[in-house]
Order: sequence, then C-alpha cells, then structure tokens
Amino acid sequence: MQQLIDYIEQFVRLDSETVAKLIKLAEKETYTKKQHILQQGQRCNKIWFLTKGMVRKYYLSEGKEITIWIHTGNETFTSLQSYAQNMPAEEYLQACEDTEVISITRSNSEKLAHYPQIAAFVNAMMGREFANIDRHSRELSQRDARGKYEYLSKIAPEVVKRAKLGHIASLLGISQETLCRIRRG
Amino acid sequence: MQQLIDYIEQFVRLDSETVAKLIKLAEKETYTKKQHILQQGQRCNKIWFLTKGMVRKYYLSEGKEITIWIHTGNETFTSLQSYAQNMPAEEYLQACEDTEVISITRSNSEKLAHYPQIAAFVNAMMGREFANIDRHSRELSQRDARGKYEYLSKIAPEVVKRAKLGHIASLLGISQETLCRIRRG
DNA sequence: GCCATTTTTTGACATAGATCAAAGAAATCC
DNA sequence: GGATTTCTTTGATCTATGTCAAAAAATGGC
Repeated sequence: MQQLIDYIEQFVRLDSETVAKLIKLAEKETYTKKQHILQQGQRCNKIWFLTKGMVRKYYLSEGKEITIWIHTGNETFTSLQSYAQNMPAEEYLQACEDTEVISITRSNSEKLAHYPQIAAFVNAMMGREFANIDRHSRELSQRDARGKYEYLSKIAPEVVKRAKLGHIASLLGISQETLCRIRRG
Repeated sequence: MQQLIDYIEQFVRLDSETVAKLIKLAEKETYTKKQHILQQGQRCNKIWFLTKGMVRKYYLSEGKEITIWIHTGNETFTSLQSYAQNMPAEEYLQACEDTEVISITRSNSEKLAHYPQIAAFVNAMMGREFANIDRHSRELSQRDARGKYEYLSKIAPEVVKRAKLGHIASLLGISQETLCRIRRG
C-alpha cells in the first residue's frame, strides 16, 4: 500500500486523512501466473495499481493474441474504454508472473474524488498517461524493427528483460523471428 | 459558436447561464491556408474547436514532416502534452485550408470548469478522445498499407477526400508512392 | 529426474513496400 | 495566362521483414 502512496505523492502531497480514506477504500488482490485479471467482454469497474509482478494487456484478432502493452511495476492500469464508458472490454488483462495489485472500484474512486488531492492526482496521472500513449504509439509507428526495439529498451527496460520474446514482438508489431535476430545482433 | 454548443450538447445538456458564460469566454479565430496555429517550441495554452477548414498536426523528424493527425470539422484539438503539462510543444498545428476555429484559453477553461455541465463535458470528451487515439493507433499499427487506408477512409472520409496525398501517406506511415498505387486500384 | 509442452533460434525463401528518378498534372503567382 | 513551383503518378530496382519449417533450448508437471 505504501507503494501506491509513494506513487501518488510523486504528483501531489497527501494529508493523513486522505491517506486513511485511501487505505480504507483500496483493496489488495493477488493473481498467479497466467491468471486473467480482466477478460474480454467483461465490464471493467476498477483501476489497478501494480505493486509486484507483470501484467500484459492484449486482444484477439483473427484468433491471434495482439499484445498492447506490458506493465512491470508501480504503474496504474485498467481497460480505459470499458472503465470510462462502461462498455464491455475489448481486451484481456493477464498476469504474466505471480502478481500483486491494489484495486480501487469505480464507486470507491468516486468517493475518493471528493478529496481534492486525489482529484488533482487523477487529473495529473491521466494527463501523463494520455501523453505517454500518444508518444509511444507515435515512436513505434515511425521506426524500423530495430529502432522499435531500441526505443522500448529505453522506455521500458524491465519489459524487455522479463517479458517473453513473443509478447515483446507482438507489442512492437514485428515477428518473433525478426526480434530474435535483432537480439542476436 | 452554435456549432460548439451543439457539439457539447452531444455529451451534456447546457442551461442558458452556462451557454452565456461559454460565449463570453470563447473566442473566434481565423487562419489562412498554410498558416500555423501553433509552432513547435511554443507553450500551448488553448484548446480549439474546429468550425470550418482543416488542421494538420505534425512534427519534424530528421527534417521531415511527420503528420500525426488531420482534423476536418466539429472536433476539438490542442497539443495535449503542452497544454496539460505546460511544456513546449513538440508539434505544429497548421491550417491546410482557410480555417475558422473557436479557442478557449486555459485560464478561461478553468473558470468554465466550475460549471458542472462543462466539467462533465470535458471529462466525457477527454475520455472519448483518449479511447479514439488508443484505438486508431492500434488499428493503424496492425494493418498492411491497403488496410490502413481503408480504415482511415472509414473513420475519416473527409480527410481522405480533402487532404493532400503526401499528408495522408505520412499519417498512415506509408510512402506516398504506395498510397498512390493503392488509390489507382 | 524424465517426459511433454512451450518458447526460442536458425535457415531458406517470398514479397510488400521503400527508395530513386523522371515525367505528367495541378496549383499558385505575378 | 504563361511561368514556376508544388504535387501526383509511373516504372525500375532493392531491401527489410514476414512466413514456413524444423531443430534446439528452456520450462513445467508429476
């Protein structure tokens, strides 16, 4: 839980009352390797914060898994489309290792939003996430296979270190054979 | 101005007081073809709503213009990174035709945010935009050249009709020769 | 510890799409 | 309205990367 508080305090200072409320409304969850945190078709009504392990976001396209992103630590994640617009999720969230997260439901999140520090944090965090997705998709769409891999290595070294080759290749939009050859040198 | 009000009312109902305030704090701007609305390096402190014309968002990479998106009507746009985090913009915003927009400065936007309908609108709109960017970058990264073009034709037919071939090709991340050949059939 | 399954590596081959160059069209400018 | 610049089209290569197939390595189950 301290990890989440530290993360939030990167953005805003928290007073003890707000911290107490947060602890009350957040829940710890654990998942084993390969377990799904969210399945396609479910309505996603939580935001998670990853404290340990690794989580992969992917969807199915013509039967094949397309990896969208891999989270490795101290990050929030959710199916934004589903959470924000209360629609069935298009993607899966799956633990790639034994994983621990802190979850906050939408209704608890709404309660917390009355605390101005939390509201400010959510705005700042969302703004940053938005900008990140924007930049990453831009960078990954412009570079060749090696450039994509180098970019990912720079911004997400843990992913490159811990995730499976096939998942990384899919995330980069290249074949795993090509990624293997890039790594060979 | 009515166009902006109609747009907002897709998301929330507005009462007459809120409308009056909005009209007071929003400004009309016009740009001629090729004129820049925002230059790289500037701090972007406005959100715009496009009422007429066409606006291209692009950045420079090794001296070459990379088109990020092209707006054709009844859409909001800004340099989100710059606006939200008060940083120098990485991208340019340029009118591709004679263009009319409605602008709202950050400070006026903050005043308007006290009106709950406006705050709700901004949240809903941001959520939708976020989900759109997310989906588009996913779709465009997975398809081959023809598939990318067909996807763009479906979601943004006006762009495909009115924008220059080279700009469309750049937006899709393909060469203009390839796009030309795709169009030929 | 051994067998089954999954993942990674390697090689051979095919091809979509990039690049280069030059001609043809269209837009823009006094 | 002719000249100049910009944009689009076409053709001829060239290359990065995908696909297929099969071996090697790693992982997991019991």
